Amino acid sequence: MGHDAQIPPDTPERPSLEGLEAKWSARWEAEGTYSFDRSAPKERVFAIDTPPPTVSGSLHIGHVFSYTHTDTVARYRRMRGYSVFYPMGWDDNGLPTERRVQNHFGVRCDPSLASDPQFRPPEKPSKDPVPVSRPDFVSLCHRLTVEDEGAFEELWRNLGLSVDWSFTYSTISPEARRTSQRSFLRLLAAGHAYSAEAPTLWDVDFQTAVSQAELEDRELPGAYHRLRFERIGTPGAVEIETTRPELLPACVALVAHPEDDRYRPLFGTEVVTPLFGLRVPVLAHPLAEPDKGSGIAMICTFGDLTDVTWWRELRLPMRTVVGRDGRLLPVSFGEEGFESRDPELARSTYGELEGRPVAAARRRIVEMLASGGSLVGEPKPITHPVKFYERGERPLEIVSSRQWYIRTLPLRERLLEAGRQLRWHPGHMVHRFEAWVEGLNGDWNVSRQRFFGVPVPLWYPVDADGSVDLDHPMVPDESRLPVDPSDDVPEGYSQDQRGVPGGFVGDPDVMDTWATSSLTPQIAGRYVDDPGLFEKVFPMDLRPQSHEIIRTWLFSTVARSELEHGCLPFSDVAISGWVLDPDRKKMSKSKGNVVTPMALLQAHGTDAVRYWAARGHPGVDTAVDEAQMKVGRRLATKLLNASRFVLGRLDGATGGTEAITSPVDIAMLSGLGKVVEDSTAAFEDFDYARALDRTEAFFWSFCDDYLELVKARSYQAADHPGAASALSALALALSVQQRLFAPFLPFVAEEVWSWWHQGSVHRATWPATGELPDACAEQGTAVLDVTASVLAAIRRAKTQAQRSMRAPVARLVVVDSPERLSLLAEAEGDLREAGGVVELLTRPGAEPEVVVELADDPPVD
RNA sequence: GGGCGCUUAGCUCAGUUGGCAAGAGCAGCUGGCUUACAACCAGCAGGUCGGGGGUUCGAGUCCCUCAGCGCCCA
Repeated sequence: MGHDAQIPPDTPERPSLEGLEAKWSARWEAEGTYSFDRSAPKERVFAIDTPPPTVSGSLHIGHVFSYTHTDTVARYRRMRGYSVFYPMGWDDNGLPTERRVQNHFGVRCDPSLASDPQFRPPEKPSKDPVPVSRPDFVSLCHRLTVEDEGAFEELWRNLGLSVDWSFTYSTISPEARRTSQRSFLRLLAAGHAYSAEAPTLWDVDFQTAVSQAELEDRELPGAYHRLRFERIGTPGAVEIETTRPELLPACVALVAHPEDDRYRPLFGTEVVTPLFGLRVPVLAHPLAEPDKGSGIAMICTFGDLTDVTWWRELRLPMRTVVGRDGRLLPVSFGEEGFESRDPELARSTYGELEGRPVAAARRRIVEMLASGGSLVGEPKPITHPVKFYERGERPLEIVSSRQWYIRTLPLRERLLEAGRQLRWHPGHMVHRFEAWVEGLNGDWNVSRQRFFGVPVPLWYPVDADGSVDLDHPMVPDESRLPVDPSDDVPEGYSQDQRGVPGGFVGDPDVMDTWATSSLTPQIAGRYVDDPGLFEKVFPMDLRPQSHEIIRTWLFSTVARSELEHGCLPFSDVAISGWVLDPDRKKMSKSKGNVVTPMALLQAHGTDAVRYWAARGHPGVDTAVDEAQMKVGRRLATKLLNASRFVLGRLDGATGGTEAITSPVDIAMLSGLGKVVEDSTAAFEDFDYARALDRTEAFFWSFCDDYLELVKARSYQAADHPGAASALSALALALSVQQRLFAPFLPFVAEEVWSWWHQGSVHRATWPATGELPDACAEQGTAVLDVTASVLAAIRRAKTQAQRSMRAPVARLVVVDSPERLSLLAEAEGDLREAGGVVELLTRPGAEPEVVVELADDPPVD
């Protein structure tokens, strides 16, 4: 690669870790050390689909952890000669940003308002949010994301991530909007996207639809209420149990299991809902659970997802009572759809409920049921899982609404196959993907009734009678993208036709955040704007991400790539674990145990924090551990000092591998060769932690044993063959180890490399066993193993005698097998020097033994 | 309810296809200023590898089972 050129060593007197971050960050930026070379042939490109962090979220140590993992791999690949495409992205589109803007400025978006050119946000956010128009709100979102992105970039630069900052993207940028809208329009044209009026998961606070992927179950207290339904045409009653009695006015049927003998005679008959007097049928469906409650349930439109299934499969009518704000809607009992046997009672009862939030309506209706005698016994308290939007605060409702969908359900088999073709690190994470795909129960709802996002790029004609024709959307030409249908006008129309009969209306919705971030390979690779670049980087090589977004980001990226390109978007997925707080608890804002990274980076140094992060194996949750950071800092210091020592011994050029003749030197390099092989294999498998472990273990024994053994020899005259061998071996071993550490400790590795090389260590060639003397392979490490064990015995004796390591050994007797003694003989000179051995006796024997006789104490003066 | 993972020294963790009389670092204890490093070095001590059963000449490593913890899905 031509970046390894050696120069005469120049080591500082007192090397230090202080200031290395600032010094080298600036140098790397100035010299374009990490710039992506797009002229490289495709097969030499290594492309990373970097996770764009949510910039409105907080910076926390988890970012440092997982991004360090990716960075070590990126650095390794670069040293292997790949042109590494490592962009950074910001996920700034979507609800989290809206929320942050609302709180930060004290505003709320009111899309009915017109834009105010004089608008300025309040100086200080007040308790009552100021309503602002959609354009003004969106512009505040843009303004704040720019600030937030600056803070993130600052952190990443402090971390020494080797990204090429010239490829930074954001998910709300014009380029991202163009990419996202073009992809949507192409899916629409191909029939993979459609709109439909259907039951929709709805967050009543955010007033938007959400998708299955954004759901989570939360355990909540509730109660089974046993309600009595009178039968029609025959005396008697049926008792059902429900946790949502307030939905009684929305009841459309009762349902029991077809095999349930208790209810089989009732199938096909009718019952009457208490209080409201609605006639509803008793039906059979296998999803009814005989063991649950009384074994017969009421079906409402809609209490939960099972209601939706029943409603669809049993072709039931819709009785909507819950509105999009989570309150009970006005309903006229006695009229069509709500025919009642007792309209007076129904109306007066419902009058008590109308306008109330569901929770309040529930309390009220229970009172009325009890006094009306329809509540059997007392409600039985239970705890049960309730569906929430993952960012929401109240249980989701299911409302009927018109939404845009991407057809993912028919893709199930292809996605499962894609999951099998992906290489997962660690492998067992594939199960999460499969469980998710197998559990899909509907197409992907991609429209959101929000403001800061990529607009759905469509308009609809308005008929002469003023009604909107949703079935014939008008699409923009791709050359116009990105468009905002609430500002822009469809082709052939003028602005004054907006909203008038014979004119048009824009689709008011934006797309789901994931509908855009599922296109990160296309956005980062500039699919739309720079097809030549995209051709070079796509499909990408690595998708690093955390496990909680397998069902969202990973799933959706694979699905979009399958639909758009018919291939995998990347070949390998590396799943990082979570960072736990120092007590091994999951970090969360609500617990207040979130650790922020800046203070740790400043206290311990970047290399030290990276060391801690890199020790976390792929997919394994890891606790914040400052003790490990201190170890990392010591390691960095050690590398500084060992480098200074070795380079201080070299004056002028060292010999090549042919000068390395001493068996001790060859044995050391043989061990290093094994480390190079292991470390390389580990990195090829994305196991950076194993690579670090091997390198670090070798380095400490290199310092403690090998350096001590050859120290004296290295001080001999340079033309002495023993000295020449030692110096050449030291130089080679140092070079290899500095490069092995470079992905983990980029700052100190660069510093020590710069003392004797032109060019960056991060552009140097990754070490290979071919650099080592040929003799390494056949000789092995045995000479050094035996010698180091005898040296350890000498040290033990000195320590036990409480003597200095310099204390001379008057006589050393080594009893061992003839084979081992002959290995020891190869290193005798080094051993004598390192141990201060005056007389060395060896004797073959079956029981190995080392006898150390120390010289007398020096006279005390 | 189904699935996945974890459980190895006081703490944090390595132990890749079964061969180990079980390793590292930290913390602890005892020593040592040794011309790279006292921001250092040397040494010591510490574990019936979660419990039980099985396969095998041999199991931390494979199989079964139980328990605890965590996560995913329903």
